Parts: sequence; C-alpha cells; structure tokens
Amino acid sequence: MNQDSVLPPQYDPTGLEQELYRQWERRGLFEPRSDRTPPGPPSSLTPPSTRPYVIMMPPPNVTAQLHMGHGLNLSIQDVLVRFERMRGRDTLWVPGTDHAGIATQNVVEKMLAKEGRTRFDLGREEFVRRVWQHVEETGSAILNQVRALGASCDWHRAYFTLDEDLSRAVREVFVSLYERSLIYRGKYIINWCPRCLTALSNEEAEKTETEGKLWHLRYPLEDGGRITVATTRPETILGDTGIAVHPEDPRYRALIGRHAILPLVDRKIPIVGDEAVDPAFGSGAVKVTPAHDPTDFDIGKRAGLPSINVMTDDAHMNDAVPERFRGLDRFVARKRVVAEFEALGLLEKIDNHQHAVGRCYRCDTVVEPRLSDQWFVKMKPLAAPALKAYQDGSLRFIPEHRGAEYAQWIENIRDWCISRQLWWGHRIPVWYCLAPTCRKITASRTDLSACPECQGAVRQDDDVLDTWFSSQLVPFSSLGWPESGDELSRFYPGDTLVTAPEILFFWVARMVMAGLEFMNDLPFRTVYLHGTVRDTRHRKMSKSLGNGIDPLDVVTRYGADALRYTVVSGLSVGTDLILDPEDLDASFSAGRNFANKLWNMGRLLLSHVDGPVRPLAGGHPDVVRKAELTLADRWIIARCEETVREATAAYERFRLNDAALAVHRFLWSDLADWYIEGIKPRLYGEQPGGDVARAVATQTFDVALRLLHPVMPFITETLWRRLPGHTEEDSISVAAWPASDRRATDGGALRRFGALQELVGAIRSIRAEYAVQPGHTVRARIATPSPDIAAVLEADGAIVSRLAKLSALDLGAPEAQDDAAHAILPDGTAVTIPLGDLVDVLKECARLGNELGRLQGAISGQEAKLDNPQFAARAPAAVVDREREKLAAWREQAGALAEKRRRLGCPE
RNA sequence: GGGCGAAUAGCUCAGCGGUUCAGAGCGCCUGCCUUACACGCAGGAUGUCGGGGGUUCGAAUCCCUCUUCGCCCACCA
Repeated sequence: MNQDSVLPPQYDPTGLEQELYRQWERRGLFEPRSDRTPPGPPSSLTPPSTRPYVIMMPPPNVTAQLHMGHGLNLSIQDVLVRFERMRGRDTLWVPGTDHAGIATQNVVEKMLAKEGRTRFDLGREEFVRRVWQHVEETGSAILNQVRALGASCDWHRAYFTLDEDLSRAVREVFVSLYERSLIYRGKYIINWCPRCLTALSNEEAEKTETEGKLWHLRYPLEDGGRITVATTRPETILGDTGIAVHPEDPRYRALIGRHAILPLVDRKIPIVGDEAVDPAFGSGAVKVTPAHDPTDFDIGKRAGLPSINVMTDDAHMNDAVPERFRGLDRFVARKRVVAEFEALGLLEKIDNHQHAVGRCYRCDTVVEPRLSDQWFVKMKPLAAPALKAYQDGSLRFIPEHRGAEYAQWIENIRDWCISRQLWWGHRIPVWYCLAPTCRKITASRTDLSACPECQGAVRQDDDVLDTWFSSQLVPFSSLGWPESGDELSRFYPGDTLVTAPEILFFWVARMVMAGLEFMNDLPFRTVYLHGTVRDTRHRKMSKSLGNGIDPLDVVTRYGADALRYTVVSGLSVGTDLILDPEDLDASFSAGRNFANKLWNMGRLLLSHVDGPVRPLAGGHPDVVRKAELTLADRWIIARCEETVREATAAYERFRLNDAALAVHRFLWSDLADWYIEGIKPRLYGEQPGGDVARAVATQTFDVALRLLHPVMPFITETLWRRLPGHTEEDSISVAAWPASDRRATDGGALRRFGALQELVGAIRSIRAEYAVQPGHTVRARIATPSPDIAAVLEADGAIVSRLAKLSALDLGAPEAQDDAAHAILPDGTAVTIPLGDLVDVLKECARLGNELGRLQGAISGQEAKLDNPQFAARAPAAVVDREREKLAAWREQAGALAEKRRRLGCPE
C-alpha cells in the first residue's frame, strides 16, 4: 500500500491538533472513570495508588491571555495527568478561572476611561454588570487557549470563583470563621495602593530594593535644644505625633517625657521610650507617625499617641496638614517639606540610603502604609496544623528546599487583610444595623434585608474579599462543598499541586490551611513548584518588558506538541526555563523536528505493514521464538525495555525532562538510526526475516509512542491509531501504560550490538576521512580478539555491511598492507580497508592536485608582479596593498589545500 | 540583616564519591537531496567541571574559604 498519497513527508499539526482535541472531549476521555482497567504488571518503582488522581489547575485570570508561564504550568500538569490516566488510575483534572478582583476591575475601568467615565459615574450595580458582561465576552477565550495546548481537563467541572456555588462556599467560610472570632474588623496600618484605591495584603505589596535618601532633620525641643530624627518619607512629618528613643539610650534617656515642637506644624509632641527603636540606626531617635507606618502605629499604641492621617485616598495631602501643603501629591509634598526644613536651618544632612519600598503587584505604584478599617483573618490558629503537616512529612514539596520557605512563612505568619475596596468580587457578607440604638453587626450566609436583632434597616459592607479568599477554597468548593456529596468524598483530597513558586504564599499555603480547617485533610500531598520562564538575559518574561512569548503563537507556528516537548525536555526540577523571544526557532524547532521525525518513522513503518502484523503479546515481542530474532531484534527489544523502566521511573519522580529525553533517545538514536536503518534489507525482502523485523519495529514503536504520549499527545495519537491492532476509534490517551517485562532484558545483546555499533562507527570514520561517496561500497577485513564478536559477525555481519556500506566483510587475521586504511577499536578489534576500495580518495587527490597547481602558478605570477620594481614604483599604494592581500589569501588557500591532501594521504 | 540555591562545551542544562563522569540538545565545521524524514543522514572540533585550600587509594561529585549570579523572608525609621 502506498501511504505517500495519504501521508505527506512534512508533518503539519495545523487543524489536526484541534480536531483530535474535539474528539477527545466529545468522547469524554478526560472525565474520571472508576471502572478503568487496573494497571498492568508494575513497570515502576512505586505501584500506582488505587485512589483517584486529582489535580487542581491554578486558576488563570478569567479575562487574561495565556502567557508562557501558563504554557509551562499546563504542560507539566498535563504530562502528569496523562501518565496517571494511562496507568489506569481514575483521574480528574479540574480546570478553572479566577475573577481576579483588582486586575479585572482595572481592565474595565480602563475601558470606561476611554469613554471618559469612571466607575462612580455608573454606580456599583451597573459597574458590576459591565464587568460581568466583559467576563462573558472574553472569559471563554482563555479556556480555549488551555484546550489548544492539549490540556486534558474535565471541562464539565470547570469552575469560576464567582460562580454561585463557589460563592456559597465563600460565605460559609467567612461566616464560620467570623462566628469563631477568627475574622475580625480593625483599624490597622495596611498597604494602600493610591492608584487602585484599595488595600493590599502584605503579599500583594512587593518589596523592591530602591535607592533612596535618608533625611536627618532637627526638631526643636520645647525647652531649648534640638533632637535629630531620620526619615525616608519627610512628608509624613506632618502627621507626627511623637518622637521615640530607646529607653536605655544614654543620649536620650533624660529626654523621655519631655516635648518637642514639630516644625512646619507647630505641634507639641512628646518624646517616648520604646524598645522597638534601634539606637544604632540613624540618629537613634525616631519620629512617630502612627497613621502611616506599621512600627510607628505599634509605638503609638503603646505610648497612647494619637494617629493623624495626612493623606487622601489617592495620596495627596489632606486637610489635616497646614494649608500650604493641602492637595499636594505626596512626592511633591516631600520636596516641599525638605525645602522648608532647609530654609529653617533644620536640615542636618541627607544620606543615600537603600531600602525596601513596597509596590502594588498589579500596577507597580508605591504603596502607602495607611491606617484604615479593614477585615482580617486571624492566621495563627489556622497556621499551626499547616506547619505540622509539613513537619510530619504528610505535605511534601518538590524541590524539597521550597518546604523551608513554606515553613518560614507559616512560622512568621501575620493576620491576613482580606478586605478590598473594590466592587468586583465577593462582597463581604456583613450587614450593619442602621438603627442608632442597635448598631448590630451581623455576618450572614444569606442576604439580609433587616436587622435580625431589631428588624431595623441594614446596610451591607461596601468592601469585597481578596480574590485569594475564594481561590483558597477551590480544592473543595469546586467539588460542591459545603454540600457533602459523592464527588467530594471521591475526589478530595487530591494528589498533586503544580504551580509557580510566586504563589506559594498567595495560594498554596492558604489552600493547605483552608483544607485542614474545613475538610480536616490536606487538599494535596505533593506540591510541585516549577521554575519561571525567563528570556536569554534571565529576566522574567513580562508584558511590561515586552519580552514575552505568546504560547498560542507558538502553537500556531510549531504545534502544541512542539511547545510541550521543548518546555518539558528543557526544564529539570528546580531550574528556570530560558527561552529566546527574539528567536522562537532556537527554542521550538527541536520539538517540531522531533514530531516530524516521528511522523516519518510512522510513514515508513506503515508503508511496510500492508497486511496484518503478526500479533505480539504484552508490550514486547516476546512470543516470537528467540531463535527467530536476530541480534538487532534482541537489542532493540532490550533497549525498549530499558526505556520503559527509565521513562516510567522518571515520570514518577517528576523528572519529566529525563523521561522525555530517554524516549527521544530511544526513538531517534536507537530505533530510527540503528534498528530501522539496519533492517531495511529485511523489510524490502532482500534478506529473510521481514515479518519478524516488521513486528519488532512496529511493536517497539507502539511502546515508545505510549511512553511519549504524555509529552506529545497529538502526534502520538495520530500515529498510534494507524498502527496495527488499533482503529480510529481507539485512543492512546487511555491505552495501557507499557508494562516492564523482565524477559525482554538482554544484557548480552546490548553488549554485542554495542560492539557492532563501534565497528560501524570506525568504518564510517574511515569513509568520511577518505571522502568516499555515499553510494560506493568498500571491502573491510576485520580481525577481532573476541570470539564473541567474531561469532556475532559470522551470524549478523549483514547488518554491519548494510550500515557501513560494505561490499564484503572478511574475517580473519589483519592484512598488513600499506595501501590500506586501518582502525583499531578499544577492544583490539582491527579494521582494514584496502586503499584501492577507497577509490574516491584518488579522484579527490587528483582534483585537489589540479587546483593546487593552478593556485601555485597564480602565486608565483603574483610574486613576480610584486617583485617587479616598475610595479612598485608606479602603482598607487592602495593597489599595492590590495595585490599583497590577494597574494596572502592565495597562499592561505594553497596551504589549506596542501593540508587537505596530506590528510587524505595523497601521493606527492 | 537573616535563610536558601546555583556556578560543568559558544548557549540551555544533565551528571552529585569510583565500572566510558567529562555528557545531551541547540549552535559550529566537513561531506552528502543515499526514495521515511535536508524539520534529514554521516563524520568532526570544543571544556585544567568558577578561584584557592582540605578529606580520600580516588572528587565535577564531600568539607572549608573566596568570587560572581539568582531566589525567599525581614517594620531598622
């Protein structure tokens, strides 16, 4: 059968991948099935668990575009899920999206800004409607992008964090924590983003080292003298309500209890003693601004100092400051304050000072620590079990050292600010009674229209919850919790969480705590934290740097398989993935080329399996009687077995790159380059054993495709379905994982075939050195000290002849002819090829000789020209130089030619 | 300021006490359009395994130190 008409030589995944994905989804192959066939004989170190394999997708922002980090994350997860599914486990991969409060709200606000409107113009209800509309328009895009990568999720269970049932879970958790006093409302210093106009959690306020200044400023004392304080934010001086010194500091001890006069404001402020002050830093005296600094807030609380907020929501100076400062931007005010101090002679000095400045993780604006009313979760009680789970080993991290980070964070955990001054998100389920006599605050699972206490009118809290408050619940809220049901008991707890280290605290740690608190069990046992995608300058890929790679673009140009192969083979545990956004080919052509190689291997094999291939049981052709197998057959079967073990063990240990490379080596180097090349005479009927060769080749190819399927699902599916024994109705995605079979192990075959490979290599080297045309055959004489090898050559010399292109292969004592090329292998095997056979070398010598002769003639002519005094006298300098350069170049060429002739052993 | 990781071919990375551990892919050089594949085939070059010291019969592999890069945490104003 001529397959060429059906299968073009160039593999094109376009369209094919989408079609396959639609089929998979339609056939429900990604849905969990408890009736899956049990795993075959163990091919692994650890037999698969009988529990379902459940994995949770880190929810991308619902309206975002996929970036390469997602490509990496989804590829890894899909490899794991597909591997477990093929091993026969009941698998579930839950996809989902995140409403991403700040980000999504920002997007819609920007759209409004183009219409010249703000969210306040629309009002809350209308604004939220607009956001929903935007989400509905764009939200499915990201899920289709996930599909395009081949991710085998169960779409029936896709969640969105603002869905009704997930929202119910959010309420349940909030109220439950509130009732147990684990949620409280309080006035604290929080990180405020003056651009997004909302509070941020500590994790959302990213600290960046910044080169700043440290201003040393003098405050006059009430009763004479001065005290110097140091600050990085002079504008906050306007809100100072005290000065703190260390109680034991001999320089200042006497001043405690006295007062200073705050310059510019003329406020009388006390000097207090507090342990928090480091006498060694700055001047050893600290200005205290309780409303704008967390440390100062604590000091102020201890000393009973008032708090004066001096800024508006958008970080301009407010009415609490002297009139001339009002309305100024905080950084303008900073300059103004310093200038006035200087004018008053109160500026002592300015030091350069490097310090950490918090910035909004969404818009990079410098956050303003600010006193305000917010909701908090008391974390200590929730954290204790989460720490214990790590310490007793029930929660494990890969790479291991990430666990230490987790533990450190948990140990120093601080209360979580969960309120956000946004409109997009889960509104805090708290109602305030408006009746002045009642004023009751109620947290409720259902909306309230009247105060449960006095039936008076109520008003719901304006704020929404931090997006992560809902995300932390998805391991159980996406399975129907708080309703208890079969889904929940079957799929909770899950197995593995695969995510980027950036959200270890945002998401992972909080899921652990929530799971332990509300489900009384860990949401997963293993946390695999993969690396970050960076460019060749090792910068994180990001939109703002413009160094990103669009995974969909890669899929279009190279195919999802190529993307996945590149990502998986290039990422080892604990390292980052470096890709070049300027040169996609450098990164992704390897994957594309591999897919094309597989395609062509398939084309070749399929063109030879016209009729039914002799069925072979198990993964290995062990039912073929050993006697029928040639050395090459036994070798490839043994290599196949080795690869099954290697790849399986690697997948189990998250060493996905090792797995991918092991299969790659087997398919390309072993199967294609050696085995298939070697058996061609059998396939073409020039030698006996064609049936066996065909069977062995297709069977081992089948095994290798299955091993590769988790990494390259599309090309493997495409080819596998056409292999003998399978139909278009079958799917490799639910085919049995190849079983290891000890009977296929064959150390002797590996060793002996290895010797033949060396032999072939030696002959090929000689051929290359003498520039023998590929079409020409040569005679080789081989003398080996090993009776083993001699026997092999006797029986299987044909394959050496084929691979090294020999016309004859003689065995026996080495021929000591001078006109022959020789090679000696490490084991002492000697190869002799008569020079007469290397006929091309003589032709080449002649050609080189002619060329060299011509060149030498030209050189002597040129030398004569340059030596000619008339030429030297008349020609312009530039021309002389040019002619000299010409001569030098020719001499160099002649040298190269002579060297080439010498290398080929040409006669003089 | 604490804690952690990494430094191996031009690039990205395997190898982490000893039998081919000096490797892979890409890149580079030479020759081939040998009818599965030029997204290919064959051959080839390239590294005192960051510097220094130590442990050992033996170290890229363990220990110390220095240098250089990353990452995490931290209220030093």
